[in-house]
Amino acid sequence: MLPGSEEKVFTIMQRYQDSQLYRIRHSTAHVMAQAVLEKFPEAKIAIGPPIEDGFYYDFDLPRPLTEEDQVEIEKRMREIIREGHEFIRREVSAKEARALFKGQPYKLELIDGLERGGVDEYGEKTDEPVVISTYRQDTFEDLCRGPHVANTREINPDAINITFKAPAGAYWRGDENREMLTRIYGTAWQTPEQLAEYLELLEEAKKRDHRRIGQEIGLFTFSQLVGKGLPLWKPKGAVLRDLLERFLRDVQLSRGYEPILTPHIARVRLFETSGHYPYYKDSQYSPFEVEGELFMLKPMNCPHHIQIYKDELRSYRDLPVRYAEFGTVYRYEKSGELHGLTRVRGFTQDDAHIFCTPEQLEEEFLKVADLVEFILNSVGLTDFRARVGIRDPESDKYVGEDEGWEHATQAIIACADKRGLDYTVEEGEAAFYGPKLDYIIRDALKREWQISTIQVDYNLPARFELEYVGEDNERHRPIMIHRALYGSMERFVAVMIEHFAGAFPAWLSPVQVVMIPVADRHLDYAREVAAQLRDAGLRVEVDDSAGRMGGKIRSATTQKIPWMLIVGDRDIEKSAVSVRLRSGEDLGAMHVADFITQASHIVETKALQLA
RNA sequence: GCCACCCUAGCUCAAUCGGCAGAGCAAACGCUUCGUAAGCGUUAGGUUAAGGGUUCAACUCCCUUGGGUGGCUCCA
Repeated sequence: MLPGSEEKVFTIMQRYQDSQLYRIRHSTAHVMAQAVLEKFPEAKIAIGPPIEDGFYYDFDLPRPLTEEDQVEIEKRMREIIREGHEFIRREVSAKEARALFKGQPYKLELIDGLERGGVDEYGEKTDEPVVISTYRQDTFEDLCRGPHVANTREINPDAINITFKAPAGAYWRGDENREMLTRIYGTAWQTPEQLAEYLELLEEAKKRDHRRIGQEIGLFTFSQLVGKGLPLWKPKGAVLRDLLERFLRDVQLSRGYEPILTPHIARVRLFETSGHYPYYKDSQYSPFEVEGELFMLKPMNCPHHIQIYKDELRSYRDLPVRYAEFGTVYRYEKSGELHGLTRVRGFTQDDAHIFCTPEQLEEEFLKVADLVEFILNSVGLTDFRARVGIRDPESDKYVGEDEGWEHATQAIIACADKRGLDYTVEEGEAAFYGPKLDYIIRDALKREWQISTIQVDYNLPARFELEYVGEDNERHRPIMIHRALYGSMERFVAVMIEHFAGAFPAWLSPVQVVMIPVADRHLDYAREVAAQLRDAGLRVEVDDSAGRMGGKIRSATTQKIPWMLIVGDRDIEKSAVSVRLRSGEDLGAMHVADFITQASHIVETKALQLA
């Protein structure tokens, strides 16, 4: 049932695991563990695998780790590496292993697992019979499957770093009910240049952090009094969000969607019927009582939308029905999980639900996929891949009959194939009511963000007993497609900020043009031109502050305003403006009318470039 | 929620060992009127997140609470 793309992911992982870089990182993790144990002989060691971009090792340490400790450990690691120790593998019996790791409770637990079989030293399931092996370099011997480099000399001591990231807490075996260990992250590369490049990328990501840029250009803020995870949109942020919403609203209208509006709360019974309440109780806010009846904040919009569908008897001639709403939902996220605009407690989804017949399913799904790709391309997120999320066969957090799941999964895969999408299939990524197709974009720094989602649902129509009257005059059950393109407006804006580093395409810039007079006597002309631009539909501000021209240019540049129009005597004479872009490019003087034509064209075509 | 760290003016940050809370930007006011990334000056701005404790003395040490950061867990 799984198509070839799963194999593709597997091969990428396999290629990494077979690589020299993987062995270097795995070996550096061992070297780090040795250095840590030398410093803290009473430390307990857990596991230390390579990860994307580096490695980590988890320890149970006698005290919190300081920056100085990290510097010291890193220094010692370089010494160990330079000493040129061989990595020596040996296979041991469970009994020998237990003797070897006496006093290391985490290792002993791992050995138990290995002996029982079926689980490797990282707790991952494996079908192969497990051989217990160890690797030793210098004084340090670790329970490990490998592979490693032959000698520490293969590690470049100037291409490793463990101080770039603060030590972090991590649960033993990823279980929040178990011990909290100290995780030290490290990164290791083959050359110092690669390390420098990686560290620069982290710097760049920091500079693009939407929380920082959002503050700098005045898009949003948070208030202690309002509460954590509840963003407040300032005027410029609200303009940006409104532009995105308006664009999508217009496109949806032209593609047969009908806008609806629903309230933010509902009776708990609604979510008991939908199945949200029992399944996701932990991530919902406590119900509150109103006149003896329990209500709650809505964690999803679908049940509300379904009630509108149910308000009328539907004929097959009415279908598909496509209801769209920018619906605000509230979900309880643990305080430590909150993060800027990307993880919040109240957010607005560009939600829509399509009710269709089984015969219409494929066509409707493909139409949504087309819409998704049109929107992503329009906003400049042109690098994306897709993921088919299916049930985790081990988990019981799903509702409904196998048959519906099977149909839905097959329909999604058929559509993805038909569209020629580059996709992977991943278990456990389904919604609780159905499988889905997610679009994952890659931003300017090649980081991935899950944005759009299309979900096929046989379950909620059954739970709510949805019907339509078919050609045969019999009652039939419609299928629902849930979809969101931006996903959540909050998260989407965050992604846009980081992707464009705050320098949005002109059509999305909260302020598109700033008028900068050379001297105060040019202010009247600046205001006149501003009025003309405003009439032409451009968002323009006049910088009438006390500073000098240079300062105003600097200020507009840091605010990432696309066009600066500098006006002085020379421009007034010719009814012109001198155009400077936020990139610093000087386009020289042009007639006001010409600027309006050019700028309007760039805005209307949603061009990514300003010239 | 858990582990670690942090919170000083609107913003970004100083303040040696526990000994008089300070700067830049922004703001207000004044001077300057200037052609492509910061003109000059003056003023104002603080219960050092809040509360408690130790001390002759707390921004500094301890505790509680709130908020933030990096991770973990979670993310329908």
